[in-house]
Amino acid sequence: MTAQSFSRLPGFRDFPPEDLAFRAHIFEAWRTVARRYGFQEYDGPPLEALDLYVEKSGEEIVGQLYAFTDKGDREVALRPEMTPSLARILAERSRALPKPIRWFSIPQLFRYERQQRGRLREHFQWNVDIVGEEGVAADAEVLAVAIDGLRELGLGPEDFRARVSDRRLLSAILSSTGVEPAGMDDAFAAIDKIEREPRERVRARLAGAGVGESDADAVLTLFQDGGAEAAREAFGGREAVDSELARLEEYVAILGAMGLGAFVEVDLAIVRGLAYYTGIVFELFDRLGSLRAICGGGRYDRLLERVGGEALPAVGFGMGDVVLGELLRERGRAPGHARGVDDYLVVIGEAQRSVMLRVAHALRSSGRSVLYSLKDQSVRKQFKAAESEGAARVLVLGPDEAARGVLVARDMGTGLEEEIAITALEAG
RNA sequence: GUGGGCGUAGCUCAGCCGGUUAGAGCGCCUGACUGUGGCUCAGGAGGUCGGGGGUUCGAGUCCCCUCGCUCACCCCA
Repeated sequence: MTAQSFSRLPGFRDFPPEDLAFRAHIFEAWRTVARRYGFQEYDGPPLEALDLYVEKSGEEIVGQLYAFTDKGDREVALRPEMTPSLARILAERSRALPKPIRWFSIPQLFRYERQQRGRLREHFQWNVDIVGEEGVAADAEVLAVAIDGLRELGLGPEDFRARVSDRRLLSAILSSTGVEPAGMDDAFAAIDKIEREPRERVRARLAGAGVGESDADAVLTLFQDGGAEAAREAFGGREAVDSELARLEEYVAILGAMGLGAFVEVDLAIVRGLAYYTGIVFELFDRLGSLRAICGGGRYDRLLERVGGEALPAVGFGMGDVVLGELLRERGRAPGHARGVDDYLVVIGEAQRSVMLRVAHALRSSGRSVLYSLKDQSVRKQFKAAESEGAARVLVLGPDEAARGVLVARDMGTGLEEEIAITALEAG
């Protein structure tokens, strides 16, 4: 049991160099795209007051918090998502910031739940938010960032798609069928389950939420394969529905104008589990549908004021590294781990070591990565080490070379050798 | 939280009906080989067979418990 007690905690990952390189590759794409869209990076503490999440994130998240009481008797939780922290941070300083605020972050998030494919107890999530702009152009901008993040990693419309909807449109449709505001959450929950539960069961749930008998079938059909046109056919002309529909269509049109139309489809069954969403919501899925959602987001116009800040509209998304990593590996988009140094210095005879160290340090000072054997080894051994370290070039310093003030430089790719003056190397 | 499958070397795995000292390939280390890497050859290290208990003359193998991994459910960052 001794050895076991030092193993990794379930649901947590180690990142040996190859895995860290893969993670860094993903982060780099995320940062590149976020900056391309003019977003600034921020971060916050991994531990927050428990209250920040209770009743603001939704039941599911609160039930799976990594929460405990700290030594100062504070109820705290490891952050399960970034948006509440963002809201808290902005509550303190948003008034002084020019709007709209474009911020992004790559926090490590935690949830206490049983792990399975694509779900661990810890993951890194790219969060991108626009705060202070209520227009649909901001919603489109945010989804464009998410799509471009995946494109930057080599994925195209054949690999993934964005399913978009709008809670305001859902509300308009549902209230036109008799659902009262009090029953709206139940109705959303029923629609959220439409792909996973039998039709009759969903129908019963909808009826329980207040959907009138005459509309039940139309609602079910619409949400099972419903796009914008189907919604207009079934519920167009009803007050409020038309204007909500027009906004969603404008949203899709903006993305089309950006050239991203191939990625986007309206799917009214997308609801999102989090309690704070108020408008357009979206999720990104792999085309084969074998993986979980890669990314989810939407508009949350009430959250900032609910944590005591300025009443600012906001829209954003979160994209986790776990499912995305699986998709990239599945599609052969994971880069090979290229290790290697620029130079490996070989000495023939320890008498040459001090000169070699001087050269090595000069090369390192000039920015090159340099390795050499830390102990006396045969030339063969040193070459083998150079090989396994992935050195691009080997510099050989033996008694002959030292006497003449030169080094033999061997290109490890071509095997070609030439002499270089030590003074030339030291000059950089 | 519920149910199924799987745990043998760092990795991938073999191990017959329960039978002597648990194996292979790859990787790692050493040597052949202190003036040149990839190849070859020889040798070596590395295992409480996930852990505990039980049955048995005898358990990697059978039984029970437990831990871990994994898939599905619940749910979904």
